[in-house]
Amino acid sequence: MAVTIKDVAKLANVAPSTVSRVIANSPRISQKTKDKVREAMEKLGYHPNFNARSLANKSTNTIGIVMPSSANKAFQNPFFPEVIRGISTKAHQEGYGLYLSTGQTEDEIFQEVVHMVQGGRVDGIILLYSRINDRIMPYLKLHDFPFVLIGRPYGEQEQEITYVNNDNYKAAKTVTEYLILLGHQHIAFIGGELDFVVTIDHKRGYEQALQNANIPLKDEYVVFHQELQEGGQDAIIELMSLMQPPSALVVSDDIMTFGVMRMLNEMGINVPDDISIISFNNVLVSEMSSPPMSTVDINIFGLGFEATNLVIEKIKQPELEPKNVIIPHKLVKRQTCKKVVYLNS
Amino acid sequence: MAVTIKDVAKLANVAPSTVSRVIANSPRISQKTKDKVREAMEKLGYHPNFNARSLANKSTNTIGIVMPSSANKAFQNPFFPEVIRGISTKAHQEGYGLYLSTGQTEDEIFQEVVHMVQGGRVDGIILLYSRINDRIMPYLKLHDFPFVLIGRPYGEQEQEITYVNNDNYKAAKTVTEYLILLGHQHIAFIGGELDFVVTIDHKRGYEQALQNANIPLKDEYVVFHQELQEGGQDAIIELMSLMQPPSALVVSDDIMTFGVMRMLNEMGINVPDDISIISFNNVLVSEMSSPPMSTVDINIFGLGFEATNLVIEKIKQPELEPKNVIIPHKLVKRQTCKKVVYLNS
DNA sequence: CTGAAAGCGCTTACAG
DNA sequence: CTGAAAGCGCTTACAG
Repeated sequence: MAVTIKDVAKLANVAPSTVSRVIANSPRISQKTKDKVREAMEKLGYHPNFNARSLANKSTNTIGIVMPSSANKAFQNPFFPEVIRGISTKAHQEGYGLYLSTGQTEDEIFQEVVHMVQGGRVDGIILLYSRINDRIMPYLKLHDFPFVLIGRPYGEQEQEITYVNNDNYKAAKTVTEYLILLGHQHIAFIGGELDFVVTIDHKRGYEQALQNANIPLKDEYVVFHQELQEGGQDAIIELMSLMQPPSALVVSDDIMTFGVMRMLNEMGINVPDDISIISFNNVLVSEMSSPPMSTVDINIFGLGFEATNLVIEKIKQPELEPKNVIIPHKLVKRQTCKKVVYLNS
Repeated sequence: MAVTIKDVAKLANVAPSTVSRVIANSPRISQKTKDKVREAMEKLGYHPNFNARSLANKSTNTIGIVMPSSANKAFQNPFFPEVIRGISTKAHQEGYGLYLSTGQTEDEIFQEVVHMVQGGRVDGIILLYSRINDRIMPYLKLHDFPFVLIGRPYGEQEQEITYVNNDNYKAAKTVTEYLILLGHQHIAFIGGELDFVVTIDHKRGYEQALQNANIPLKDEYVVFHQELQEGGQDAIIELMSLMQPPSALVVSDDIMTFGVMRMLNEMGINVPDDISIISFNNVLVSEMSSPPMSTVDINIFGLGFEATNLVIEKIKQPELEPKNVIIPHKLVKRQTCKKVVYLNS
């Protein structure tokens, strides 16, 4: 029913193999034949069958995107659409299609990855997150399958894996130092889920800055919650209930910060007069908080774009050594940070 | 290199066709043989090749998602991740995969659709938007390809197309009536881009409500901008510059409303004391505006979920008559609407 | 209940 | 520069 290479061949009076070569624009075919074949293709409205090509070629020209759980609330974090926007842009430039994971649980997602890899459904994979004790990365390594991680791999394997990341440690250290320079002594850290590597890196940076400034670390100033508004709300309730509530916050994620600020507002605590906040990601809506939040722009689009660049490279040249790319971040100062004034100073 | 059906057949001492039948769990195969074959599959770590299956089956078990332009700024509207979350959930339940369009321009997207359809890359398509004079829908109809539209088809063809939509006309009418009941006489409408059908429906509902209340329509009270913060900002500047600025706004999209509110804030105009606002969509961050915005919840997740349900139905039973599903909306009252008090009343 | 064979629509050495 | 043939890894009438 659908028109195939054979139909074209018949009409153009050549062999099917010749049509195939014309499609591939082989230099070994004469211009005259090419013209003739192309005309026939045009006339019949021929379009190559993707599955047949993939089967013969053993390649699909598509990239699999693995999300923590697209059906989960976490997908609502604007980080994901933005990183996909970056991936999409580069993929489209290079003629690659995008296949999306849909699993909800860790196990379902793992099974999907197996399907993608062993079923030959995609040529390469981009992992949109990095968590500790993840089964997927070891699996992909074992099968020598081209993949790129967005984030930092956890553990000793760091050099063996191609990844794109920000210097989250340094970013967290810098913003904490910034708060210290503003005079803050009681700085708390609100992290995302603790099994995300980015959370760990933020925490380390935060702690290092305090240590360097000889500010004692306090366990109760370090809390972890889900990267959602609810998480932020829970976190700030916890912190403001302390005997000595913090005067400044480092928050791992902008959406959490929304939750934090909302709750603070309900409590009648003013930002930045009573408490300073600095956050991470600079998602599109960040500047819409009131007051607009200061946050670290991690160039989410760039993370996706560069990751795609790297998988495609890896797909085309599997022997390539692993590469690590660090996307620069920058502090976007808005209106949630203020110099602290101690009344008794 | 990869283990195939033949390897399994050899190990299990059966014919490849038998292995194939075991995979399909055909009732015509004895339990004993099934066990034997499954054991062999297990032992070899067999995994069916997706492309070979698709080629033989002429079906891919994947759904194509067509976005206005994933690489465009518009994708940053939280509507899209949320609708994809709905699609993803249902697709996963039914064992379908997701393939994403990546084109930027209308032309590129059209070409991608042709690839998906003629290349046999997907079994069905979900269109995430409905605009007038769209080439894609006629193309899909022409090829009798299973697809579902999220939104309302424009023009006479309404009955011939399967779609999922809200009653946007009614919703807009209701919220306008609500503002009228609050005493507002100067109500403006900020719509999205005018070639989106939803914009047209909103506008009609808005106008109808005014007419019913004998409030004269004013052209200068109806403006259209892109569904982004910038659009909202431009719109409100336009409206507040009028001789008689509005005392209430109906805004097509929450993200625009963020832009509107931000600009209003800069102008020192208070919401809701000086101006009331009611918006559409209720995306996740909507309640994070200050004050939290009143908006119409259109159940974005449900739109995606139901659309997926319908495409899969259509894929399985192509002869099915077109269906239209209306997802109920509901007004979420928060704090951007207030009864107007005319000083000279 | 199972097997041999043809076919899905391409690609690509191999010959010429 | 072009063709005939085998092959990619499945599925599915057709026989038995």
